[in-house]
Amino acid sequence: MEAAPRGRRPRYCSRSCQARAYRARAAARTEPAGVSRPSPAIAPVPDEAPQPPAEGLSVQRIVAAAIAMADAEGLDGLSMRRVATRLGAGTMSLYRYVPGKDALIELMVDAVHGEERQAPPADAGWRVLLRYAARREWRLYSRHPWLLQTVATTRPPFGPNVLTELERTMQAMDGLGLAPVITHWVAIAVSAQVQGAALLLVSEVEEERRTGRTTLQWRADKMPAIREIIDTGQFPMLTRLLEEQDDVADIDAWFEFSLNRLLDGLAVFVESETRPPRTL
Amino acid sequence: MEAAPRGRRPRYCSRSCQARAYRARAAARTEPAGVSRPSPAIAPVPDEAPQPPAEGLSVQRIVAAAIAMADAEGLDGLSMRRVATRLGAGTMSLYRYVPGKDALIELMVDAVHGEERQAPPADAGWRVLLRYAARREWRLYSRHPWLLQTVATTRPPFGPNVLTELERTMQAMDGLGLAPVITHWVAIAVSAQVQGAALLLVSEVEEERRTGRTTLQWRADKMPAIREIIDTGQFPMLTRLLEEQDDVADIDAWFEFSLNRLLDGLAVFVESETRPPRTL
DNA sequence: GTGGCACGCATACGACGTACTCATCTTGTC
DNA sequence: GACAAGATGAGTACGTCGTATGCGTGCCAC
Repeated sequence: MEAAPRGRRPRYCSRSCQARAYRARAAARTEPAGVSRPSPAIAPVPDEAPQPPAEGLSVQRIVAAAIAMADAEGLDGLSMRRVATRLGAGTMSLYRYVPGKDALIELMVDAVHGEERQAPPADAGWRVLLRYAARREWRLYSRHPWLLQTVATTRPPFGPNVLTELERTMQAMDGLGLAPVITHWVAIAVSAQVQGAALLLVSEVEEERRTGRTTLQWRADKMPAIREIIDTGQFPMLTRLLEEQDDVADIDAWFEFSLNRLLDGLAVFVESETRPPRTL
Repeated sequence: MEAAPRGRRPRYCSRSCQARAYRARAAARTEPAGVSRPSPAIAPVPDEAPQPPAEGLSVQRIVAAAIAMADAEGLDGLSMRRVATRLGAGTMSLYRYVPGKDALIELMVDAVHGEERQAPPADAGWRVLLRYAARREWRLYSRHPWLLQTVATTRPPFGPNVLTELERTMQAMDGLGLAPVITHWVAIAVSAQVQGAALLLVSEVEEERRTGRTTLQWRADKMPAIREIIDTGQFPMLTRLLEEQDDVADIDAWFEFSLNRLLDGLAVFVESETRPPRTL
C-alpha cells in the first residue's frame, strides 16, 4: 500500500506484532494522563517513571536513550543501530517497541515537550503568560536543538504534551473576548517567533558540533571573505554594523528584544479589539 | 585535521584538484557581480546564464539540477547519485565541481536567494519595505521548502545574494536614527518571524509529500485521535476552536496577521526611539 | 508435557556519501 | 604530426544507514 515511488522511503513497516506492541505502549503512556486522571488542572504525561533500573527494553527506555543521543550528537547522529547498542540490545529489537525511526522521533518530541513541569504564574495577565510560554519554548530548543529540525520535517505532532502546551497558551488569552480562531492565531504567532529565533540559536549550536569550530572561531575563519565583500562598498549598512559590533553578540538578549516587539504589537491589537468603538 | 570522532561524518574531502575547481568556479560566480560591476544599486549575482545548452558539466548545471530535485522531492530526496544521473553523468563526476554535498547545498541556498530580481518599491517607508522583504522571504520558502531545513542545520551562509538581502532590509530602516546593532536586530527579528511561520507552511508541504496525504486527508485521519483527547474536557480552548473552525485554515492570512502584529510592535519601538523625550 | 506466542537478534538488501583509481580526451610543445 | 602532461569523467569499493525477513529461545495456558 501507498505505492512508494521508485522504491525509496518505504518507512513504516507493517509487521503486525510490532505495530501492536507500539500502539499498546503508546496508549499506556498517553491515555492514563489524558483521559482518566481527575487532576485539578491540565496534567502532562507522566513520561518516564524514575527510570526503572530493569534491563528489559521498553518504549520509555528507548525514547530516553534516543533523546540523550540526539541531545549529544544532533538529529543525524541518531541512528537505530547506535541507540540499540547504547541500550545493550540488538538493532532490530527496537522494532518490537517502535514501528520505525519516524515514530520514535515523534515519541521523542512529545516526551521533551512534557519536560518542564512547573505551572505558569497564576493570575498573571495575558502578556506575562505569553512571555512565559515563549521563554519556556525557547529553553526547550536550547536544550534540545534537534527538536527544531523535526518541526521542519514532520507535521506538528499532536501528542498530549504538545496539546497541553497549546491549550495553556490559549488560556492565557481567555477572557479577552477574542474569537477562538484569533486566539489560536496569536498563540501560534508567538510560537512562530520563538521558533524563528531558535533557528538562529540552533544553527549555531549544530554547526558548532558539525565542524568543531565555535562561533568566534568560525567568524574569524570567514572574516577575510566577509571583509572582501564588505569592502566593495556595496553594503554600507553591514559595513557600519561590522565597524560598531560584529554580530548578534547576545542571542538571548536579541530573543527578548524580538519577543517584546511582538508582544507590543499584540497589545496594540488586543487593545483595539477588546473595546472597539470607544475612543474613536 | 578535524579528528572526526568515531569515524563518522567525514564530510569535506580534500582532494586538491576538486577543491581548486570548486573555488575557481564559485569565485567566478561571486566576484564579477560583487566587485567589478559599477551597477547603480546593489547587484545580485548573475546566477545562471540562460542555461548554456551545452552538455558539459558545470557548477551552475549541477546546482540547478539539485535545486529542481530538492523542489520536487524534498531535501532528503536529494542525493548525489540521482543528481548525477539526472545530468547524464557519473556520480563521482560531480565531485570535480563541488567538494561534497554540504557545499552543494550551500551553493543552492545562495542561488535561490538570488531568484527574485525585481527591486523593492522606491521611496517607501520602513514599514512597507520591511513587509516587502518579509513577503519576499515567505514566497522563497513557499517555492523551496527545503530551504528552511538547511537553515536549521547549517550556519546561515554568507553568500553574496544572502548578504544583499540583509543589506536591503537594513537599508529600509536607514535614516530612522537607530543604532546599527538595533537595525540588525530588527532585520533578523522580522526574518525570524517569517521563518517561524514558514516552519508551519513547510512542515505541511513536506509531510504531504512524505505521506501522500493532503492536509485535509491527514486531519480526517487524525480526527478520531484528536477528538478523543478533546473530549476529555481538559482542553476547553481547543474544544472551542474545533467547534468553530478546525485549523489555521488560511496559512497566508495567518502569516499576514502575525507579520502585521510584529510590525505594529516595531512601530511602537521606532516611535519611542526616534523622538525620545518629547511627548513625555 | 507441549503447543503457541512474545521477545530478542542475526542476516541481508538496497539506499546513501565519497575515497581511490584508472580511462579518455584536450591541449601545448617540439 | 607526435607525444607528454594535465584536465576531466566514471567504475569500483567501503562504511554507514533504515528496516524486512526469519530463526532461535523461554514462558505460560492447557
